[in-house]
Amino acid sequence: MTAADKPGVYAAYIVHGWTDIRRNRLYFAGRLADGSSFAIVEERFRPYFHVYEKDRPRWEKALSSINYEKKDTSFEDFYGKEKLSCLRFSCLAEKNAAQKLLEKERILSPDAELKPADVFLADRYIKGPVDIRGLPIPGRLVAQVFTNPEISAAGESSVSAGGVRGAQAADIKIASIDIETDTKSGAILAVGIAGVWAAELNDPAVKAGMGLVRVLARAESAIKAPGCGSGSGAAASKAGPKPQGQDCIFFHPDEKSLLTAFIADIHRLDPDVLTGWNFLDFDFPQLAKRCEYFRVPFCLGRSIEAAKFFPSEGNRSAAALVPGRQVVDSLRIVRSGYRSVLHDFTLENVSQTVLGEGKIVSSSGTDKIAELEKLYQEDPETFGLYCLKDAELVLRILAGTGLFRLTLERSSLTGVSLDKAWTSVVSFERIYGMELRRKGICPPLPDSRLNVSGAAGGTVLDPQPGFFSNVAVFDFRSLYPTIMLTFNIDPLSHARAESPNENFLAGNGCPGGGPYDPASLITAPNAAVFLRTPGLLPSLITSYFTERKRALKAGDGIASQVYKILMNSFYGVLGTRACRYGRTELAGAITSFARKWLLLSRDWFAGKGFRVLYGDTDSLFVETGLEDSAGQEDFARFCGALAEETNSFLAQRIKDDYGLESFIELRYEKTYRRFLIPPIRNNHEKTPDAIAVQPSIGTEEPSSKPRGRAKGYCGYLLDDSGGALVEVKGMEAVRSDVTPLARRLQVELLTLIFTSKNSEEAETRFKEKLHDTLSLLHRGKLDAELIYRKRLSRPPEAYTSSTPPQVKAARALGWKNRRGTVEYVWTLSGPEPASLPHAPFDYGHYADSQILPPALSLAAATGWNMDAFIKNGKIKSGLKEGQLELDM
DNA sequence: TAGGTACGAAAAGAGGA
DNA sequence: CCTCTTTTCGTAC
Repeated sequence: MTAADKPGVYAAYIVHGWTDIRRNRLYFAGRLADGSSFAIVEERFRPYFHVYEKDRPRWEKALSSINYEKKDTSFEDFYGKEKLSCLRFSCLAEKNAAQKLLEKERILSPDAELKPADVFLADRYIKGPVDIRGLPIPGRLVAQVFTNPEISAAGESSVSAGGVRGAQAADIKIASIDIETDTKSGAILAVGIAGVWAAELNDPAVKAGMGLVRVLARAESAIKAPGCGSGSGAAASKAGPKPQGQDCIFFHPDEKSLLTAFIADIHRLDPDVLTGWNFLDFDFPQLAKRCEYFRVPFCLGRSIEAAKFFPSEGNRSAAALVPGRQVVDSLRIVRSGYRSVLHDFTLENVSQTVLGEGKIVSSSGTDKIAELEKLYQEDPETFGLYCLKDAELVLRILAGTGLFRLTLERSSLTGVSLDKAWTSVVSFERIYGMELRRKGICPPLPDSRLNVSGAAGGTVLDPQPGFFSNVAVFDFRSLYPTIMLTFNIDPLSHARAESPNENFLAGNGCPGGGPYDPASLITAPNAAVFLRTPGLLPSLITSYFTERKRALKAGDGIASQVYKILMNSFYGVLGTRACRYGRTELAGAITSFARKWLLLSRDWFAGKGFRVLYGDTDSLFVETGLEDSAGQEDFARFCGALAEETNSFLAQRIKDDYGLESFIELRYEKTYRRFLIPPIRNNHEKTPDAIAVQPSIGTEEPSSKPRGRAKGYCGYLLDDSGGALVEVKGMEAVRSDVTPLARRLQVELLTLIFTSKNSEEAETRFKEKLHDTLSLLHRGKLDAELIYRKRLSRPPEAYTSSTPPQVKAARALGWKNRRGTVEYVWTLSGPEPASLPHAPFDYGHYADSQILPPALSLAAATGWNMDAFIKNGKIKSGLKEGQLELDM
């Protein structure tokens, strides 16, 4: 106990808040800046919510049995149309009862559904770090207990220093847990716990500060184990287990004593966060189940209440409630952060990829289970160490990826608990709701989200197929956030512009207090309207840009990342009905503005005589006309100036057309010394939108030219420092569902094209390589590169309208009610699982679908004649074994 | 861990000769 | 056998 037991101001980080309905209290728990854990008991809070004055006769009648007080309120309705009443209740139970009665009578409230603990924090604008003013006394399950202290958001009174607000207020403690079970009986054979302070995670060599493992002794050794007694159950656990060999291993004569000791471990360690790998879908429920079976109270938390498990249901995934702590599944965190990088999220694969180290037992599947069971029988100590190592590995993964700090930062920024920190909708509703509350405005009714669907998205410019040199790439920095900032795109600003009323005209409902002037609305290209008075979202974005700049300056990459990710999620949530602030008009306003400025910039470049080869949403690919003699600096100077000019042009237009200051910024990003856009493969004559808007400026090509492939291109990056210079987007080389052969071949062909001295040399080498590859394929020399990997988005039995190859393979493997990645090969009998004995490879299939199409589309871009590889005008090799007779 | 739309390609399936 | 549409996956932004 390090905190002084005297009244004062304590910096703290709140980890969890919850309610005790029976005793009518709110609890908050977490960690003080000095490292001791704390709990707050709040007995004075009186719950309240708002109802509509127009419904007054109805709610008065419905609540006749409820003890409540109607208070005058300055809170406004979201649309500024309705008058509200605030109902304040004597206790939490009354509030819940009132809420149920209103729901039964279908009487609406904009905020009755908010949790009391959240309302308490939101009223104080608390998102994690706080200052507590009060007198703490020592507690039983936490170091310090405050009763009815004053709580305020940290940094509310002092100037915020930016950066890691949560970690600044207090460090928090993480416990990583891993269990091993007997697959047949479900018995828990071992529990490993590795504990660490979050700040230590920044240390590249995280030492597993606190680590221990409890192992269930086998029947015969339990009798022999010294100090464990020969009896069973209570007697043995009372005698207390003794460590054997390693200090961190404890053997237990029975499962009950193991579980009891585990819970005592958690209380002794007193972590703020419980985590593990696949923790919520395996370890946690399993622990809950076994504790229930042995009637061991599952009290993992900082109160006497038991921890609870909520199994996954429908779309909702499994969740856990441990009073005073957070339960976070590290698998989910890593999956959310590395979805595009990794595909296999087993602990083994992730640790190999991220840390370059594996577990003790390296096999997988049924082999792994057998190996582990053998290990348990033969060498329980090593078995225990294996379990502990898995728990430690999870901590090291969190450290190595920086994802825990990122999660902690995000949680502190949004006020959303760690376990839900990565859900965009919850985060948005929390931060926006808090801003609204601070302005004295209630959120819109949850059903206002109904008509959200299908606003048009980003714009893709007509790609010009071909092979080019010295192509510069320009992109708009944070395009969607800067559009929201420039044009005041904001749910409230939109709602009130859409439905002006007397209140606004009186200057009453207009945030900022300015007079309402209908003539001054901002109208987006999709016809959505917005007030000019600065909205809540733009002001949030402004502060995030500022904080982000500060973080970058301080060299804090993770903090800057948090702001960027959060801002980028805003557009998405405004376009989904899952968010109560979502509106088609809002998402459409953003994308319609984006489209407008992208097209205008394209026209600006065209007007200057530059050919714009391609562009997607926020980027422009421009043929510069510079020679190969131009170096990095030449491009930076030339293109930087072009970007500046474009920005001035756009800013002037925005000023002229809207009377607004532009925050939109085009940047020169990079140059491709060589650049290639392949033609589309199966042209079904579907004209993309952007073509229709093609202006008269610039070179108008006859429409007979083949279309280029959108979202698929490659280039040879201009980079004096060397390195991997071939960049591929969208094409086979970067697709995980083509064969390794196709990926390798395409990269090699591209490298060859980009590095050859001239076109003739490139063409010769290209055709030789292609020919050689086909030859090797048919001679069976490339069999190791012919495995397809494809994910099943549903279990095999759920595919009814068609049976794609990956499903055939999965069925052949006997998959039932199982999703995941299937490996298969294409044989003369069709697709078959790669892991089973299969028919001979169908080389014709691989030539026709994995080698020739990707190669021929490159050749089409360079304009080479590939007739030698084409039969009957089709991409048909027609090559079977012994039929290799290509003339070149 | 209930953010969005746009796009291409392969294979299956449907329909016709 | 062919053409056309639908289903599915993975990707760009």
